[in-house]
Amino acid sequence: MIEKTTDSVNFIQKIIDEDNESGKWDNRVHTRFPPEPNGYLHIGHAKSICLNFGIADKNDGKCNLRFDDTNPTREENEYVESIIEDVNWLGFDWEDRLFYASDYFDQLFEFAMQLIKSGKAYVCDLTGEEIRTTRGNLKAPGTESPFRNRFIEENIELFNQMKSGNFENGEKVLRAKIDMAHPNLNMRDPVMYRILHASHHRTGDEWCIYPMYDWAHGLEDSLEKITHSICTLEFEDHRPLYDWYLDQLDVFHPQQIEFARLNLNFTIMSKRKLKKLVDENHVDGWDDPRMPTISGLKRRGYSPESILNFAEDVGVTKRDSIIDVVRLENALREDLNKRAPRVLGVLNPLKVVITNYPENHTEMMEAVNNPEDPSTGKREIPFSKELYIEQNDFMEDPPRKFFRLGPGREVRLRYAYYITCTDTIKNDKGEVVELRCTYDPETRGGSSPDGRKVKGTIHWVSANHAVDAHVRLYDRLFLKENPDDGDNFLQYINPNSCTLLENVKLEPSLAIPENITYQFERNGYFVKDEKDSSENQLIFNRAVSLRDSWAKFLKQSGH
RNA sequence: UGGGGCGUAGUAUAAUGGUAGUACAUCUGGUUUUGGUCCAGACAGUUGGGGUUCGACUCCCUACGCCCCAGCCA
Repeated sequence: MIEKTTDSVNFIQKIIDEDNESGKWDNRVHTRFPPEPNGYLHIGHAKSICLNFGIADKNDGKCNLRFDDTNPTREENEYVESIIEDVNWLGFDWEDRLFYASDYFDQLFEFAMQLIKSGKAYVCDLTGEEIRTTRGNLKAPGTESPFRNRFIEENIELFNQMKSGNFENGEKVLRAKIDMAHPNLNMRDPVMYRILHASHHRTGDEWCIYPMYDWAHGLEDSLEKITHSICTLEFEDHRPLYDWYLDQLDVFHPQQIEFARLNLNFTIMSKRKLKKLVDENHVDGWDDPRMPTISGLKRRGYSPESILNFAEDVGVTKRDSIIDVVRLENALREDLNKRAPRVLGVLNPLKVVITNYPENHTEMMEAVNNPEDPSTGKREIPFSKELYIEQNDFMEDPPRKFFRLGPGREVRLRYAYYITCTDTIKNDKGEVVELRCTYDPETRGGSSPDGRKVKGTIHWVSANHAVDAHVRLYDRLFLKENPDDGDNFLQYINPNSCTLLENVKLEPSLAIPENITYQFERNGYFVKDEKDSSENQLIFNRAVSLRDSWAKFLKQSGH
């Protein structure tokens, strides 16, 4: 048997290894995470954050947090704050390196002047429409702007006037003079600056011209001495332009590397569409627990560790792919299985009266806090004559293989006694609303001296001691595997993506829950909703259910 | 049919010329006071066609498929 230690590294790490070998960057690794503050961060950003900060960590390097705030019409401070909070929550540290593209506006302007002076940029009076039509198309080359050969002095004068606010939005732009017949459309005299009389969340009304992404981004990287500028695949076509700008100015020249963004099935990842869900109230806000946002996952009960593990697990390549959202859920289960305290909670209560148990008597049952981690110790749960069990742990006419409670059947109450169902009480509609059971006093703690076996173990809560709560059961937000494909993603919204249970009974230790995710035994993982819970109303969100092979069996056998 | 990328089990991801491996999913079985966890096993793959080579996922040619690009968005 050969023990394999497959320390396989992704293609970006391979590039870094090669760079370190050749001494390309003097063995320096410096990355950056450059979000635009125009929305909340989602799980796709988490992949990028883990990649950029992770690769810096692994290589003893640094990673900057930089806001790419070059478009005041879309950006807001609320987003800046949420992004800082989310990256922090994930556990990454940019130390004193929090930057903004807007910090560089002066330098960017000077660099542009430099390009103008070397005859590599010009002020163009064409309208947006005209620029589009003269750009040509995928097959045909573009045609040169009539303003392309303005004198340098005139360009300088005009560009200064653009900055001074002498023109209306759209009246003029600054363009790079490259090649209108270039096979790469991005190289056909791209716009560097546009006029935007808009107030910026950081620079206010100081500027009315704003740099375009391609012009700004490489210079931001350059000024920060970034070595590896990691971005997503759609920027591959922009790399020649990224390189062109830096070459013209002869400044520090980072290497742009592109990787495939994260896609999840049954999920949308576009910020624009997520914003639509929020704006049109299809969800409860950016941090709705059904949202794939970092803040939503947090509110749902996800741990940062599980997200980090997930990001590591899915890897980094250049292939477009769609990851099964089940893997995200599994990453959570794996983390929480190790760490979540176990508690008993009944989601859909069915009353049980133990007929041979004394009235007004309570005894404390010892329960293990986490079988995966004995160091977390034990706790005591009150037991008494009247209990609640889960409705679906009882069946009047149980099928084969059902080893829970039924008429005449015996089951074990977790950490308590064996009970046998002796009678059922029904309402007018014939539904079972209460059970009468007997208990075997010899089975305290859950095992019998005579060694007889019971197949089923079910959870319970003492009726008089129970804590009342609401629980929200979440399901996927979209019914379609790829909601993005097709006309309108809104039509694929799952109408049952959130189920509210208003009569949940919890063990007393949950009266004042900690801000952690618990395992409700045999049910799943739940966290208190800090936002919606109030002093007299406790609300828990279900992060994810436990794997349930019984439910799977039922489903496969057609209920 | 311009340019740029990508094709390995169902889904992802390794293997840089030398036994196609891993995870998740699926299916079997075992353990279990959570139908959880854990353990064991099974199923299943190099887009097609040529070529180079003792040997090809890997190199070459060719065909096919998929993704991205015609914002004064990022």
